[in-house]
Amino acid sequence: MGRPPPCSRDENGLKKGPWTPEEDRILVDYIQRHGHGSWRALPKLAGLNRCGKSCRLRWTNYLRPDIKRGRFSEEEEHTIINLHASLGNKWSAIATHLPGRTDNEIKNFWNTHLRKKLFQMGIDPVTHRPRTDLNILPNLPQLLAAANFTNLMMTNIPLDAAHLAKLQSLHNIIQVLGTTPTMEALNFLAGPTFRENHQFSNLSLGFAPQELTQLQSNLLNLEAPQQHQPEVTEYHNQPMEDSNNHQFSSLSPANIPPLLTQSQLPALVPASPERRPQTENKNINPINISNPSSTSTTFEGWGDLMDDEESDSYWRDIIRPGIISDMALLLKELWD
DNA sequence: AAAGTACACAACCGCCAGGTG
DNA sequence: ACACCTGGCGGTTGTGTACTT
Repeated sequence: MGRPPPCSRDENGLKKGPWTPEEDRILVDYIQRHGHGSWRALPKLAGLNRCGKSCRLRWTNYLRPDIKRGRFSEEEEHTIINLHASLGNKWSAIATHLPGRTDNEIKNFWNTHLRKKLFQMGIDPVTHRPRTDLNILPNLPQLLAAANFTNLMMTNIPLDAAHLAKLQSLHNIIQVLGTTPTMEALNFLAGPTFRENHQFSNLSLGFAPQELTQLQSNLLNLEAPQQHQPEVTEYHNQPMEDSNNHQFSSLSPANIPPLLTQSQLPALVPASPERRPQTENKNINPINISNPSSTSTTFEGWGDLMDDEESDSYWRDIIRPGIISDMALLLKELWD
């Protein structure tokens, strides 16, 4: 039997919950005069009806004089994202790079802001790589309609980084379809079995035949070798919260940021000396696109996944617009 | 104006590693 | 070798506030 944790060991009236200004004053007074010494002994010596652990947390996370309060700056934000990419949830390690910020504060900021932000940008907040999962699919019709590849390639449409990340994710999916014997997969996805099993509606993506032709040629252009293959961080490290702050104000074919192939995808965050090794690139793509025989398994797997998912409604929400089937139909036409 | 909901953040919990007797 | 203490860490919960219906 393990020993009960210090704070619950003696429940004889020790106060929990929010600290009062008076308690704060007592704690700060005591530590300024005597130092904290043994945290366990401190509350009794200082005259606080708290456990030592509670006092330590209050001091380190809130009362310490060197704590910087207020909003995180853009620079701090980028630092956290970069460090998280290399260190993971090592909040205390991350905090050492941000003077005046506590691990708790950084952790909260990550959980409430940054994780959500990355997610919405089509970046997996755990792996820091473009999401190739299906969660981006609900936005694809809008994305396709709004971006309308034809226009995207032929005109100057300002795109922000979030759109670019989504486009890259879409491109990743397209590539999975395009680099394998696609017809089997597409037939499966577009076929009546898949549709009926998942109650898909027919939803036109609204491409005219000539647009499809143009789209096909534009997609093929995307496959062409790029002169410049920047680190993806060149986009992600830019300020993103301001949708008017377009990183690529003029997207001519010459300056369209390259959409990387699955096998070429670099780490989202450039490797610093202490960062994760290149070998982790094997994790980039959960789908083994180098193995043609994996195709049908992959797409049948999607169906399985949807059936197996704990939250049925979760997948239904994602699939409701019939996006996969419509994408498959679209891509069938493109690759026919 | 009241009720419900979402969000941000402070605080707590449980576990672990290192130190000590 | 063992039991215990202590501080630290990451995950989770609770609470206050802002916003929406």
